[in-house]
Amino acid sequence: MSKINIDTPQKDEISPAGPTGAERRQQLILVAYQLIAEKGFEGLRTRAVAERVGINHATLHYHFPTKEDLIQGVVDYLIQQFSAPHAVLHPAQASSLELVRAEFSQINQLHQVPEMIIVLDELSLRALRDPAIAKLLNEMDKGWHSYLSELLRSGVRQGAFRVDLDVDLGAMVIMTMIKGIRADVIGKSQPRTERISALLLAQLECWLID
Amino acid sequence: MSKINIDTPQKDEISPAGPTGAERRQQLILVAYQLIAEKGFEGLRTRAVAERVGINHATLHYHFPTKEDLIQGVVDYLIQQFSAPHAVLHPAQASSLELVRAEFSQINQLHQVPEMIIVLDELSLRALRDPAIAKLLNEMDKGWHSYLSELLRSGVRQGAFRVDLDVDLGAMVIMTMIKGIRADVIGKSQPRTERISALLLAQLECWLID
Amino acid sequence: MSKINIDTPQKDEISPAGPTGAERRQQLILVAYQLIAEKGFEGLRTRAVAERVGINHATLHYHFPTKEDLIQGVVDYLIQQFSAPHAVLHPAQASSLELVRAEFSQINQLHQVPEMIIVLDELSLRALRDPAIAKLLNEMDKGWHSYLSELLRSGVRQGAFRVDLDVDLGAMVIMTMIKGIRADVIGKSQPRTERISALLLAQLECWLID
Amino acid sequence: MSKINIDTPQKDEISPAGPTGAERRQQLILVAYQLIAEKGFEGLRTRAVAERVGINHATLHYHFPTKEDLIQGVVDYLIQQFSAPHAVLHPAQASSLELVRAEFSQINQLHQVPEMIIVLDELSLRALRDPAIAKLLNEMDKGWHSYLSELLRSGVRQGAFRVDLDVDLGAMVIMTMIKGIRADVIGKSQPRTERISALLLAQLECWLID
DNA sequence: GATGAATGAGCATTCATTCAT
DNA sequence: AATGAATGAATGCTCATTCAT
Repeated sequence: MSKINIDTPQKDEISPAGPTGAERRQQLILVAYQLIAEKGFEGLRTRAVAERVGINHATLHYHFPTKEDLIQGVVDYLIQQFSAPHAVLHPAQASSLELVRAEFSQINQLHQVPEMIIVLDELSLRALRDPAIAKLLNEMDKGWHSYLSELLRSGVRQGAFRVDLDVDLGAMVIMTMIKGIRADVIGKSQPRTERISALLLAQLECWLID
Repeated sequence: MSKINIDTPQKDEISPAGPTGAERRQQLILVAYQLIAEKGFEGLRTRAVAERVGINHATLHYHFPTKEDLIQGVVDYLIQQFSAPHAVLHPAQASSLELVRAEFSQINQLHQVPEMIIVLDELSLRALRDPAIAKLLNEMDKGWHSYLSELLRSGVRQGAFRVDLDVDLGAMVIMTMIKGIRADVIGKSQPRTERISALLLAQLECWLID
Repeated sequence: MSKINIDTPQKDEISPAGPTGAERRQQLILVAYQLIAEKGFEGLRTRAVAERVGINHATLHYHFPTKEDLIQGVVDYLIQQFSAPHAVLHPAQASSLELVRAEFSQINQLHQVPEMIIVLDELSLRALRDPAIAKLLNEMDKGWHSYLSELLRSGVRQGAFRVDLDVDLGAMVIMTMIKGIRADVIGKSQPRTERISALLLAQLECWLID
Repeated sequence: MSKINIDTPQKDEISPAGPTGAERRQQLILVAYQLIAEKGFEGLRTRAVAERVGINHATLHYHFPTKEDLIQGVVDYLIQQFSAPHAVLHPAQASSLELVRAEFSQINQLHQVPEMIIVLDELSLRALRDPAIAKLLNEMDKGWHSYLSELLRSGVRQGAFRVDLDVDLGAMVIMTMIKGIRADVIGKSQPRTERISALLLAQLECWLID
């Protein structure tokens, strides 16, 4: 008890009454995120979000003036989630080939937490009608492509891949493969996914190397 | 009483006299299909469907008692659309390899009419919450898988593919590849799609043959 | 087959295709009557009437231009039903006291066919808002009152009842008693109704005689 | 901070500031009650209730999620109204005979406010199709019967009524009489009702005493 | 920050009625 | 007489948003 807690709940000790504004916002975003995964954008209700968080639905509009604002928060959160993995393994700490393989193995994690794919799919459809979301998803894809092509380029420099490798095309193919696998993750068994994933990776490596 | 031809088609040319019941139903399904592609299930309004067809929205409920019934009509239509291509080229009329390549080339057609992919994506998300749709999509996938594995098996018999080919895995990989390509068709240039498509096909053929 | 049928279906032989207009009208009235008893005026649907009769709902409007017309037919039918019993026993054929007792015993028949009471109750409530129905029900009550007061008057003449009997009041009291019993017929046991009925009749006779 | 009285009642007199939630609920129930009396359940519209109260019809659904909930409120209110009179005169404060007579005299009050009977009649018809309402009305009748039979029993003990009185049958007969009178209250003159009522009461008393 | 009450625009659905055939 | 198709006016209900407290 005497030990001072340096965690984020520090503020909670000053005002134990409730979470701070930023925390409440994050709480609402997380619940909205889950609800979108459960019911889709079609079934997302601001009232349901507020209720699950335990506040009045009018209060939600204090934190997020409009439903769109809340959705924007979810989008930001999702993009951050998708960008995170690439920050874990730095090119310096692993070989290019290992990093390519890591791309494919990430999908196995999605088997446990499929919400991410579901919400991303929902978002992809939204992007067709909402240019703002289209732009964000495009940037996300561009970032991913940059990362991958840089990875391949570095692999070429290291001699891991063949010298005449088209890194741009390679990055695109990797992305296409993973998107294809993602499209078949939900509702299917993990071994099945891994078999397909392994075969695609094998074909890719074959093409990367010679 | 005299031998005058009073067939209905004759009338149709002179005075349209309104479509038949089945025609109106098809009309409504097509408009609903387009509207889903435009606005998503989220934005599908029976009033909008009726308006675009040019009838009172109450009349729509004469043909389709509930919105779900209309959606079911759209689902049936879509499934029929997706099943049609495989009926065109029969295994007897083309080599196994050509048929595999045909699978990939079909995607280029989707560039012109992307509605099919959009509605299919919408449906895939719906399937997460609607078991009836999930079942239909699953059956569609199963049919596709059967067709492909049979194709590969026949190719093995013909000596086009290597003898120890895992036709089940092969079919799954083809499907995953195409799903991946599909996921990137909308909003992207056709040449880009073709480059990726060609590369994946090349890798696949490499694996199929030796 | 050679024997000519002189029954009402005579017409049916000429046009065996279906019932005559009057028959169809009567058919529709009977079904509407049953449906009102089942679902109330609130739940009466012209479509349901037509469907149960086995014709298209548009055809119903050929026989009864509006729903109100159909209801009017039901009202007429009900009034006729309620007026019928009094025509069976003629004053000449039975003593006044027997005829009074007959009034009470009619209720037992309603236990078997409670539709009549239900529809009458529905109609009574309708009468509050529909002057036309109010007028008809009023006339029905007036006819009943006339019949009863004439009955009592005749009983006084015959020496069956006391000379200073207020026949007008007597008729009203009989009607009130029977309406009270009617109000408790539905859903209750017949013996229970008979006990109450017998007691009220006994009290009435006591008052009629001395 | 100074000792200024800022109680809400003060404000209510100056600026009504809108009714409390419970008040608004009661307001809606009363208006619905009146509207049912005017137009019947058949003609009850949530929009009309809201409009007469002076609120948006969506607000009505804030207080009563469904129309059924509102109707339930009306039913509760009506039952409470019908149960109230018996709580006024306690057996200890009046003789048994006076209490029996009080039952009959209550009807005269209904002449001024016939809504109660109308809504009760509407409810009785609803009870035929709605078991929940049937149950409530049955309980109401049972309570009434209990009260009356206890009343008669007490009268027998006091020597006011004859010793061999069937209190159960007596209670049923009183109820039947009053239901009969009720059935004829609406649209008829009060003197007329009183004449019938007095005669029935006289016959009843005659039976109760010897 | 939070809440109860209110609002307007909209939604799928119902239903009596009409009309050309 | 009968029917399929169509229509307009409702009807109960939903939901994001607003606002005074």
